[in-house]
Amino acid sequence: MNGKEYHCPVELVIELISGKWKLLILRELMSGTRRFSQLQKAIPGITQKMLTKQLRELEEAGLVHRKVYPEVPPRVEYSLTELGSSLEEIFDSMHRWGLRYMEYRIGRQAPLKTSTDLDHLKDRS
Amino acid sequence: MNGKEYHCPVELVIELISGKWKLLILRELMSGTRRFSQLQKAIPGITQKMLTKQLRELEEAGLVHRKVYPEVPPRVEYSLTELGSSLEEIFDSMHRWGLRYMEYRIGRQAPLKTSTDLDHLKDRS
DNA sequence: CAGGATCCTCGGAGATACTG
DNA sequence: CAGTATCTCCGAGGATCCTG
Repeated sequence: MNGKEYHCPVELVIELISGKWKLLILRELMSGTRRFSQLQKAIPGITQKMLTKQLRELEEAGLVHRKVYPEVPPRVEYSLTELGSSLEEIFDSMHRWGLRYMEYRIGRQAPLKTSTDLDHLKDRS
Repeated sequence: MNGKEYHCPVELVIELISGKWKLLILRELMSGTRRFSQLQKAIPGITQKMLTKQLRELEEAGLVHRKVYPEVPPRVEYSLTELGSSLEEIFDSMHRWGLRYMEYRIGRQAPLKTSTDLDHLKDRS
């Protein structure tokens, strides 16, 4: 994310959001502010290390805001920045395309295993 | 690309286009049909192996069409399928977002190294 | 010309243990 | 609770050589 040279804005966008868990994290945060532990529960399979790392990258990218409450025990809340929220537009367009793609391919041959459990990304207006 | 389970269409789209060279290949093909060697020249730094591999994946994904001419010496032409062409819509939306993102960040602090030499992705039509 | 076949490197990502 | 700190593994990607 640092010191790299991007060929074009499209490549930049892909780098920003294509970490293995980033989409899931962003999706979760699009529903509202979440604590670290809430994210961990909401995203089965992710490790603490990975959640931390991906969140740091999203924060550095300016997509996610991190608020630390100086308490004991510690409390940290994550939320989307304006920039982060503005990604929905892209996600919508990708979501629409992806659905058309799946239909198209299923109509032919490709046995795409899909579980569209995250479809409500667009089912909310 | 095979045997994987996708959480949602958005993730699927990202997997389809996030190979290291896929964007560059797709961009090149959006300008028209290209031979293997033409692609290689148009994309500095890519190796034969990588070009072959990424093309095969794009072909398997149904985004790129591969036409072999039974001649000597061999000639193979690559072009976008309908599905491949339909990606432009997404690219446009990503391109717009990426530009806004860059402006926004440059206005603050982040020293993003960018060379928008591929900006004509949207400067067409 | 358009690849195929091999070997190798390097970093993303998992597992596990520890801490303010 | 919300993280670091290590160790390890695996596979994308690179380099190189070979061929119908």
